[in-house]
Amino acid sequence: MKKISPRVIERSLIYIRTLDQLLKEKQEFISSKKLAASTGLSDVNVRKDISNFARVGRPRIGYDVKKLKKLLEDFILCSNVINIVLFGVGNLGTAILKYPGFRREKLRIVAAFDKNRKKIDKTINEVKVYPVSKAAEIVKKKHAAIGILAVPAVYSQDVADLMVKVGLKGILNFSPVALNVPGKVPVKNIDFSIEFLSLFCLACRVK
Amino acid sequence: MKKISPRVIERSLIYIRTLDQLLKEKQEFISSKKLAASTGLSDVNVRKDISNFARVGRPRIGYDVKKLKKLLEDFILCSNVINIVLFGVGNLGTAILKYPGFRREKLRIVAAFDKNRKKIDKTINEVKVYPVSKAAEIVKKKHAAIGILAVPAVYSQDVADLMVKVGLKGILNFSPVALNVPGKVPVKNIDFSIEFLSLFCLACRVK
DNA sequence: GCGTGTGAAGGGTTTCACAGCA
DNA sequence: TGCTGTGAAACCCTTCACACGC
Repeated sequence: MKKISPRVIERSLIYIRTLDQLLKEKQEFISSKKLAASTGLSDVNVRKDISNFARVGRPRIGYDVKKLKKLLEDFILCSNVINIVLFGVGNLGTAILKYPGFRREKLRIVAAFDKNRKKIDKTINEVKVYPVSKAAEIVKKKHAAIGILAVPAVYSQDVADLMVKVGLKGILNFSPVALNVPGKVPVKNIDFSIEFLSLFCLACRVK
Repeated sequence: MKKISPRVIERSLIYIRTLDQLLKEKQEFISSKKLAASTGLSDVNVRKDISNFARVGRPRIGYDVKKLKKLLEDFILCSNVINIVLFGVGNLGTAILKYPGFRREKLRIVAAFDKNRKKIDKTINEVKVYPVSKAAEIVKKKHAAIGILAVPAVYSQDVADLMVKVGLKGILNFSPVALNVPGKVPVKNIDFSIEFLSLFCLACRVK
């Protein structure tokens, strides 16, 4: 079996999102060109990506939306449901708990942790907040795979250590700090500050 | 003058962040190896990136933290302050307004817009909320360059159109929808759903 | 020896050009 | 003609290997 690069994975997820949308609009077929346009990529790029998985396009017609979606999902999303836990129920954490964009059938936040006693035992958007000391137990019980790190920067390394220790397999890091974790645990960093700055640099260079 | 690739820009911003931290810790010098470790990159990569701008490292000593920071900032951050406006003061928008990670000296959210009358004229973290109809006026008056899009998905294309129309030069898009905007306006997408899924795929493949 | 700077090599990704098919 | 699929080329980026300076 072919190995698939992270970039192809990320783009495929965007395709899936767009295909979802098309399905809702009852569109049956889509060309690589149109799919490309709705994702900001080139049409050849789209075709190359898809050809990683199979040959399913039909000349003159394009791709069967439903089939293509299933194909991509089968290849990319190994599991049915991804269980997620959240560390840090501050502004950002709360916003994430309430984020409406999750594909509920695939992504489920199953627990949240905070050290502030006032927040513990609260329930936000059906997710219960536990004390951090219960992390090991809950992660195991709920079969959580991924952790969101949304605690203040000073604590983020400590919490990251804990996340690795309790067996989480990936970390989505929202704190503006580079984490030091074992190489086998992938980390995705989202630092709003850096996103803005790099966007601005791009904007400058376009002018 | 050399052209600088987006990746180098993004990494340089991470270097700047780390250098900031080092400055606070009163460290005067740093080697490429240590800088690399704190950012998860290879030391050669760091040296190559820096050599894009100038030759400032000193054998056996490393880089002067203060000088390097200034060098990078001068090359990368063309302007002193980036003025930002926010569209959509929901959970996510509010969390962004309160996000503590911004480098206040560089990034400033100068106004927020919402269509909900209850939110208008409120002030969150010193940022005032205006009705969307005032966007053109305020963007011009406050010299905003970048817009954050944090409205519900159904409105995001409309608001994106508006953002382009009022002259914003870049969009940070938090809605899980691909935006259709002129090529000269760069867009950065942050779709939490896709971040999780791709992280999970990475985590699966590591095992 | 330690650490920077850099040409060359290697690897990966995107684009080009075109074959094939309806 | 319109669209997919794909080898080849071009491009970009990272890593290697090593010269040089302290």
